[in-house]
Amino acid sequence: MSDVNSSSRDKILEVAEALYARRGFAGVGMREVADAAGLGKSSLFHHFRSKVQLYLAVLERVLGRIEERLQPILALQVGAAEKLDRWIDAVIDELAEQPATARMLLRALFEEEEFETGNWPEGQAVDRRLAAVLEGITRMIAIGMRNGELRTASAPHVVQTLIGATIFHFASGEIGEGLLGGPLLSAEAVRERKAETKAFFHYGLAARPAQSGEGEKS
Amino acid sequence: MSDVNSSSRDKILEVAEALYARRGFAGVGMREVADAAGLGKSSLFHHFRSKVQLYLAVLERVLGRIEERLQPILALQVGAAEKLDRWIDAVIDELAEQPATARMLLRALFEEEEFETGNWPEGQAVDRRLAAVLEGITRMIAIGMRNGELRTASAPHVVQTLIGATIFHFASGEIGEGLLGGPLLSAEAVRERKAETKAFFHYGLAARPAQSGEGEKS
DNA sequence: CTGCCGCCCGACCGATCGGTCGGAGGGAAC
DNA sequence: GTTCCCTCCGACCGATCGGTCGGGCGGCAG
Repeated sequence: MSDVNSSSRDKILEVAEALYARRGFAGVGMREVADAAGLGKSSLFHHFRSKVQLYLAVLERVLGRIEERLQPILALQVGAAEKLDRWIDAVIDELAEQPATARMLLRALFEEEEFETGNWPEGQAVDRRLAAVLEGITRMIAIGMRNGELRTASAPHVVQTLIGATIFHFASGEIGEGLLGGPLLSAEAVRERKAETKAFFHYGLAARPAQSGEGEKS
Repeated sequence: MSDVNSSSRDKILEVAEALYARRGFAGVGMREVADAAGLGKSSLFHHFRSKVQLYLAVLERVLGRIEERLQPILALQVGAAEKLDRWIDAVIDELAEQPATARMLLRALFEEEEFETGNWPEGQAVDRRLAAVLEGITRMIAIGMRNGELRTASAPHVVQTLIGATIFHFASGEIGEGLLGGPLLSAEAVRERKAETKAFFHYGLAARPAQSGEGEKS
């Protein structure tokens, strides 16, 4: 524990992130992680007390990177629409630079694992970071709606749509590439996704003069 | 095999769908499925040759229900915007009525399983159904753009956003409920999600007078 | 030098994994 | 009755699972 930069520990987190992203917690064994990290299986348990703890550590690292991207944007002294644009750019940059991030985030957002996050200290940290990010974005959008900069809608619903538009796209892998007819992560594809997403939310949330509601029925 | 309505087979598919939706292919054992279906483990292998085949059968059933909802809508003699609205209603109805569907679909769309779908006949059927649904929606949107009914954008990117807005929302489970501050599947919440989604795509894709293009290339 | 400590490993543990096998039970055909 | 087939099951298989244990190795303090 004397060496904070323990390179083995980082290596484990790195390869585990890639593996868990692809096949999930249950789909990846400790032996597979150890082999990918160039270590014996026993060595993993020297750095992480259990498989659950390793998985949660990976998840926390992913969420930490997202949180670091979000905080400076929320602190900017600009309008909500501008913040939203910058946030879309920032999160897409992160998802494109770290290809495992999107799938890990998606798993964290929808999967029901066989363990309870609340029972582990690392799990509570994960929950806290996730809540912080979601609340930050929701508040940012809600403020933009309240002061008339954005069309009035349900902020949580917009956040759900935003998550889908960003995270799911970069998690969709082969299916997404089949749909687009090309790679997801090329510089051009990333640029295009940013533009499409920003344009869509721009139009979808643009403030409008009061009008009779259009196209709403069950 | 003489009984097409084999109730045991349906029961297995039903409970397996719920279990796989929650914890994925690797996270659910055959014993757990058997117990939930009220059968011995050996009996599962009488109805399905292997675990992979069972999983693919579940997936195909889910995709089949979606495809059945989509086809009559594509055949309607109405505009693309109207078709899009009806499709949003239909798919959200399906996701709300069958709570396991969203998560199974999401898994099919982003997960890399430890088997290759191409090696099993059922896997090829899954791939075919998935491709049919995606192509149907993409074409519907592309046509609406080509004839000026919808704003010009990248149809595949819109489809990705549409998937995120519908499937992810109903797959998000506890996180989504925390964000909304209430249940995801109540009649009121479902109605609200339909309205929000339709409004968002309405505004996001509304045809506009020619203008200096924003976020369109290639 | 000796002793300690962080890091790593091979061998091993009980449990569970997917899957097989031989046979029990029961309804329909004869 | 007998035979056949469909459905189901308990017992069993080798492999792999997460996790433990004791010890080897190398650097650093005394």
